[in-house]
Amino acid sequence: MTLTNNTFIGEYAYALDLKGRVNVPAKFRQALSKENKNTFIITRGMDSCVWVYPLIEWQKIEADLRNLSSLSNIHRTFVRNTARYASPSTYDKQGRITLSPSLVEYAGLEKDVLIIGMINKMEIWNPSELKRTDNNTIKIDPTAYDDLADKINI
Amino acid sequence: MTLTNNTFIGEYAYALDLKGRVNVPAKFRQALSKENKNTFIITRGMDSCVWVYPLIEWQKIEADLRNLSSLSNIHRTFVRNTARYASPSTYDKQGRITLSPSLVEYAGLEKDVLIIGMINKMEIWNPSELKRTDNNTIKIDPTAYDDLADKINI
DNA sequence: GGAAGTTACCCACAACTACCCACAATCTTA
DNA sequence: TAAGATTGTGGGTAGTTGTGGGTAACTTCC
Repeated sequence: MTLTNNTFIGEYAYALDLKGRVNVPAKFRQALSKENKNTFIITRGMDSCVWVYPLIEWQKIEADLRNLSSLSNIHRTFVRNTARYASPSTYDKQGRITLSPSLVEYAGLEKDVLIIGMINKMEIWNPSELKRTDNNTIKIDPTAYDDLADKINI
Repeated sequence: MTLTNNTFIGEYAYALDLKGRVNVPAKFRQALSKENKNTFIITRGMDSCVWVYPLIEWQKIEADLRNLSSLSNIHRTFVRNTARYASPSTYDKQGRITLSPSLVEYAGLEKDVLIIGMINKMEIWNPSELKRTDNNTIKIDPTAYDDLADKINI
């Protein structure tokens, strides 16, 4: 049973091995193989996690970045900070991607990791880090969800 | 694993040797070889860094410069300063380019350098210089930065 | 024209990465 | 329930990548 086109949902628990490899959920692999040439773009997430984009999704971001002229100081900085932590990767014959030591450190990943579908990308978390982030966010602004209510008809 | 067409992303740490040579990240080399005839245009960056364009990207800039009339003072100055520091270069059999002493001095490069993918070009930095520039820019105008992030929909 | 300095090309080696194989655990199907 | 297929995890190895240094060709300057 494969997923909708390039759409990631669900939660999966895997082990990060000593070489920095993590499994990509089988369901996600199938949704990716054709147009994306088995390629992901791996980068820092905005929380303490790793973001993994399928090539097609990343190319949308890339196209936007291309339109920012380096004559502008703030544009340069933005392009740099977006591009700098990203790197392409394919999964191996067993369906795993390799995370760089610097990404593992950034996200505070240990042996047990959680992969979460985020519709257009997936996230890789240290489970305890996720729990903390989650608690904090909702504590800061308990009514934040309410503002979304008229945008999303759940 | 090769990159998207002529697109540079990621961050790589290398050593500048006594002869002024730096490695070009293997991933960048592959994206370049065909249309670009292994040729780069190396020049001063707008921050304290070195910019390295693949030939194809540089030719786009050249085309734009051709359209700036020399009747305008500011145009003349801009064309002059863009053209004067640029020089072509190829990488050697081991994949390294040689930087001129004047560029090394301009960017304040020492032994450890950081190469950063900037979508249409790459930058060569002294890591401590980069940290300073980065902090300053975001401090100057944090909301402009957020506006960009919002527009690009990362 | 010859010496000194500079540049470009070549070789060598250490470190790392990607690829391959193996096997256990889980799921599917008959 | 048993057999086969798929999925998740570990480790070995060949090939690639990064770095240093040597030598020959080419410039520059007296």
